[in-house]
Amino acid sequence: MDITAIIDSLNDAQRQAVSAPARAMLVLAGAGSGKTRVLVHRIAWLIKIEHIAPHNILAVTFTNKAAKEMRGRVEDLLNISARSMWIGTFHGLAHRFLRQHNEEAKLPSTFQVIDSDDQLRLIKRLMKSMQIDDKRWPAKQIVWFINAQKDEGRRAKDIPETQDLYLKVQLSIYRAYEELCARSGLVDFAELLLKAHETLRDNAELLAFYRDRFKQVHVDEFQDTNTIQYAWLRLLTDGQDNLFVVGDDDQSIYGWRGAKIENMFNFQKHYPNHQLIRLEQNYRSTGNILKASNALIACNEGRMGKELHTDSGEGDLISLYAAFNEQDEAYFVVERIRQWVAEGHSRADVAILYRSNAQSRQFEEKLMATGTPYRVYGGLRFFDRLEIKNALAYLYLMAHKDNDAAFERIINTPTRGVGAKTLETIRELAKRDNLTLWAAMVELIRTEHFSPRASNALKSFAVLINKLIKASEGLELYEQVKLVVEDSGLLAFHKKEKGDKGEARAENLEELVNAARQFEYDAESAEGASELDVFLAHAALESGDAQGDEFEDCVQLMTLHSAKGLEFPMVFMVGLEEGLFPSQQSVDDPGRLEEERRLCYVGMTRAMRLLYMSYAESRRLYGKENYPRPSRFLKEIPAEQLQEIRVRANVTKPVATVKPKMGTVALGSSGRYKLGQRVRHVKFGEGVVLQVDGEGTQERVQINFASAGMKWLMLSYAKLEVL
DNA sequence: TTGTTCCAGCTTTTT
DNA sequence: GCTGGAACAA
Repeated sequence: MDITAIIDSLNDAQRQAVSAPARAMLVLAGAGSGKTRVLVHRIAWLIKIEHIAPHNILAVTFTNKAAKEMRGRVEDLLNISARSMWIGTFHGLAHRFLRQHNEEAKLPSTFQVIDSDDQLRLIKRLMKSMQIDDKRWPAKQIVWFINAQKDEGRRAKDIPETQDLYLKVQLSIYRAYEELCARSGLVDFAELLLKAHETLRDNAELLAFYRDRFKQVHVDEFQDTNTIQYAWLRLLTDGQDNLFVVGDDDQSIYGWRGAKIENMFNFQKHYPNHQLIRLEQNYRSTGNILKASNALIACNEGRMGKELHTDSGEGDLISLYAAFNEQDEAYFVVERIRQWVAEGHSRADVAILYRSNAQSRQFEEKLMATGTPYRVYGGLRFFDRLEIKNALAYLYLMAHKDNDAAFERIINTPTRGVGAKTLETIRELAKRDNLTLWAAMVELIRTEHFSPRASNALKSFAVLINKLIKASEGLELYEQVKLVVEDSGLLAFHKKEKGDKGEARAENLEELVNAARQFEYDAESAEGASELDVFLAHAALESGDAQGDEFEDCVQLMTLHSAKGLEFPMVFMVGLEEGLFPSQQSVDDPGRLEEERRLCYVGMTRAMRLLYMSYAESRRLYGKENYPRPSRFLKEIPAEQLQEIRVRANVTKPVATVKPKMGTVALGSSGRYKLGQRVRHVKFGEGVVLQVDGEGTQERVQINFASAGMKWLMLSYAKLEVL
């Protein structure tokens, strides 16, 4: 292969990054500027031009999807197998590393990865046994605390003792949780990273080996790394200047879960020989969309600085729609989509983006009513589903009878007459004699501790598990799964649940058998773990893409967060209202407000050709009617890039006649009454301005009065007092 | 063991 | 105002 295939298709900045002699590199890659492309081509360059062996290359991403895509694209470009290359998520790679070096990491070879759901259950149980009131210390907050500590690289012993009762209790649970996990060989997500870091740090030989092995380390979405992830990267590359990172400070939207945007600044300090390259040419959006996005993000302070530009034309203006209420907003959006589809476009090219999941319902209802296929992203993933977790728990327990979490999950699922009392007795004995729950149960059966009824229930459970173990010997993985699903009674149990729910669950169980059949066991990278174990770890680490009709032409609904990295010809950003977006919890904190602004920037830059933004003048939220002001972000977009769309609203039945108007955000001509303005009327009392219409003496306002309800008033007659 | 009722909580999400 | 979980009664 010659050099041209690798760099010909690139622009100057991209080419510079790909072929740079420098090993420490910070690529500031704007939205739609070909970020993944640079990474893929850089790796290809190293392999083909600099003759670095694939297995000397490490590339880290955040999601399995991104990892898969990168591997695929490298393979396509070079027409080689990239199997020996370490490409994966931080968690996936840490897991692989710990499997391989479980002794150095002081982990049992059978250690198991638990997901956040298991973690929460575990902590709830632990707190109960410690007799800590979960009203005062909600388990969720404890989990949050522990994970936040781990993300910062702190063990319980690293946190100084305090007098603060609140911290004290949290700390004591953290300590107990660490012990429990160590004893039962459980590793949560944050632990994977922390443990991998510690093992590498405290093991000179291991560290030297990997530092030598990875000639070049690449990181995607660098702005999303947290403290421990960056620390791990530094261990591998410090002093060697071989860290190549790609990121965009303007798209950092995960600060709330520990991502440190500062890592981008720290990188510049820690790798003084680095080269900085900006990718500012955008290949996605039209000029107007970019101008608007640039102006919006410019309102943030402390940016690394970057301005996107494009060669494609100006394109359409951004359309702004002021909806009467959330119903009207949904109606407008769905009507627009129908027009779009009627013009022969595809539904899959349209995305509706919202700030919070709860907003999806309005749109779903309207889409459903018009028979428009749609797909909602987010929500429960395949391996997170209750019935799937139940089935997996059977498999866990069969393979590892000491797995207490699995035991608890299925001891009475399907119900077999083991009540809370019985379980409590088992727990007590287990705790007293330091036994696993399984062993405690066996002991209690043996000593005939229980009433015949409870005893029989337990016996039938023990027999079932043992029978399943026997029967699954020598079977293929998918046959084992099939056996468990059917013979555990789970399938029958879920099938008889009423409604569609039961049916869906039964289907999912069958799908699990399918997933097992399609699962590819790679004995080489399994580091000695059995196929079942690898499958179970896979289920924890890779929650499975949201299921759905991938092949049907569907409108896409998702949160702004999950839209990152995607692009659509037509985008609707909805609910641009103060208190919703930016969210109420963010408005008082400048840092968090900036993150909201970045989120808005992410949303806008998803749009290729058409961008619609909308807000509702009235919105029902938590059962109360709200009259929010339009989002401040709308005011930060230059008026020249906006066109307002007003549907002549007849409250009962909006008719879609469009009257574009340049550069205004729904203000009356006098400018005296803003939407959401509180006013007082002599007769009707207090109310809120919802709409302003007409000009001069004809100017009238629609007001929602607290006591008198909705009224249209002529301004020249009504005596209104601005509050 | 199951069904009912009451009550808090209510951004964003990956692994 | 809706939902999920926990507490309680049958």
